[in-house]
Formats: sequence, structure tokens, C-alpha cells
Amino acid sequence: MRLSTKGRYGVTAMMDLAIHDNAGPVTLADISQCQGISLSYLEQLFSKLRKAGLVEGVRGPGGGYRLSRPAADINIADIISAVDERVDATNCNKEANCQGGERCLTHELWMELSDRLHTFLEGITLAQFVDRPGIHELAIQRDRINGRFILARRQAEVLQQQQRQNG
Amino acid sequence: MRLSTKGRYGVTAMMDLAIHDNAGPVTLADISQCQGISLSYLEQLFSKLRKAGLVEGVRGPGGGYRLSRPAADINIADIISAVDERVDATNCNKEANCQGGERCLTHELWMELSDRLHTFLEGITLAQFVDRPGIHELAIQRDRINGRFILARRQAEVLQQQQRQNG
DNA sequence: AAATTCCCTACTAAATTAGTCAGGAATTAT
DNA sequence: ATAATTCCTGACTAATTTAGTAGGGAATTT
Repeated sequence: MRLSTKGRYGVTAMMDLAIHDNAGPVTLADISQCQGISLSYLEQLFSKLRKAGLVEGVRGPGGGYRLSRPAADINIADIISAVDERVDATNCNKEANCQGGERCLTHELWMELSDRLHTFLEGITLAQFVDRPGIHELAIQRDRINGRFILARRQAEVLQQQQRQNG
Repeated sequence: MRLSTKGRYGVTAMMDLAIHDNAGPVTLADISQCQGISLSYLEQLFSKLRKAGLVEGVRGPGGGYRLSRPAADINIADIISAVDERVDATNCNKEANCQGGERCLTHELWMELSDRLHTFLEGITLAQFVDRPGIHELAIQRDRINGRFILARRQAEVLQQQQRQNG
């Protein structure tokens, strides 16, 4: 387990997709502008997210990226391991030997901690952040401020439709 | 919150101290050899751990480092923030503005996740790894294999003494 | 006095992160 | 069809962080 700024970029970008999930794809240009991350760098990150099966791209005008499955089925550990892709948590190789044949006790303890952390992050889904009352309304406001007018309008339309249906 | 290999070094080294806590100070040379980390690099890490009040150094022969308080009072978040020292979890500065005055919604959500993670790691203490039956016996075995004879002997003595007292 | 160990500063090398550039492929709108 | 948009890819560069090196000094024990 590893958690760098790269992981943060991945998670926040995925949160962005999750928030606008009902309003169609989100362009990287939007995320880039709003979150202040270079477009090409985002493209590299999303290449990894796509290869990990977390997002899918839609080309052409009106395109962008969307989640490839419901936000409730994507957890934080998924995202971080997709983006940070670092398998070997210790210096040891897979044969579990370090320093001349005997594995260090502390490495085993670290693996245990690493496991706990992984399990913890596995238990947190994107939906837990997004499926809260008022979050979509808030998103629309923020999008307008940030110049994401297309997204804001699409999302507002979806929201109105839902409210009509609910009464 | 950030979790790099540097953090792992810090945590495993602290685990080492915790395991040998009753057997007196542990030298950095020992940790360096056993865990395969350069001595000088360890010195730099321990300088941070010391400034954070987590360990104290004992100079001279027979010296080394020991925990500055019980292992039950040192949690993983303490160690990682001491070693990884990275305050700004987001691009935003303290005024909480990003991208021209309005903070991004995803940044707030990230902060929430970061908080949860921090709380989680705060709840895990060194003692939880070390205060388990058999762990000290295991440590003695491993130390002998790794050539840490002085530590192994000291710890074995302490263990025998405790066992005599207990019956 | 000699050995051991922490402690400190400055420097270098390697790796990772972040960004740039240049182009191509699919799709939509005109 | 053509143009615009957007994903997608690869190669390259710059900045930052990680890791290690070197040299010396200070406290302590033998």
C-alpha cells in the first residue's frame, strides 16, 4: 500500500466522475481546469484507470470519461492501486526472504499493517461520498462557479427530472 | 496523509525498537543491517523521529535508540507524520481557495477521506503488534539468525527473569 | 585513551512525480 | 465531407523526493 499525491489525484478525479455520473461523461479538460492538474498528466492517469477497468472513455464531442460500474462498487483501494501501481510493499521479493534467507520479523508486522490499511480503504466506496443529500445541488453550484457550464446544466436537468418523478 | 516507503522505513524501525523495548536501546547499525537500509539514511529518519519526541538516543557503547514513551502510546499516524512530514494534503493553501477563489468540492471530500484515514491509523499502536504471546521469543530467534547477538542475549535474559517472576 | 554510538551538515545519485509535445483515432456536428 | 471535439498513445524534459555517501563532531563506556 502506498499513498502519494498521485493517489490523491486519482481519487479526486474519480470523485468528480462519481458526482456527475448521472449527467454523462466528464471531460479531462474540465477536471484539469477545476482541479489544476495538467491535461496530459491526467490523460496518463486515466490510461491506468481505464486499464484497471474503473472508467471508460467516450470519444468525440460531448464525450469524456464515465465510471465503468456504479459508484457503490468502486472503492478507494481500487483506485489507489490502479494509479499508484506498486506491488512490492517490502524490499523482499516474492520468495519472502530478506537479508540472506531469513525474513525480518518487522516485515511481517508491516505486511499485517498494510493488510489492515488495505481492508480499511476497500471498505470505503465512492458512493459513500457522493450519495448524500444536497451533494448534487452543491456540485451544480460549484460547477457554475468553475465555468463547467455544460456539466452544471446537464446535471440540473437530471435533478429536475428526478424531482418531478418523486413528486 | 501520505504513505511512502519512507513511512514504511519509519514504522518498521519503530516496530524494531518496540520489540526490543525491554532489552535496552537498539543501535541503528543493527537496524541498518537487518532491514537493509543505509545507516546514514536511518540517522536522518531518526533525527526526525527524535525531534517529534517519539524516540530518544543513548550515546556511547551499549547505546542506541529507545522509545521515549510506552509502545501503547505511540500510534502509526504519529510515526508517519513525523517521517513523511507533509502538511498540505491538497494544492490549496490555508485560505482554502483553489482555482481562483472557490474551493473544489472534491478537495473537501478528499479532506474527509484523509481524515478518516488519519483516525484509522491513529487507532493502531505499536503495542498492538508487539504485545502478543510469543512475539519476543520469535524476535530472539530472528535476531540470532540476523547476527544481532547482543540484542538477542539481552532480550533472552529479560525474558527468563520475567518467567522466573511469573512462576 | 580508545572504542562506540549518536548527531549534524552538505553533497550526490536514483527514482518518482509532474508536465510538455506531437501526433493519431473515434465520434459528433455542420 | 469537413471540421471540431475528445480520447488515446508514446517520447521527451523538468522538478521533486527518496535514498545513499562522506566527513566530521559530541557524549559515553570500557
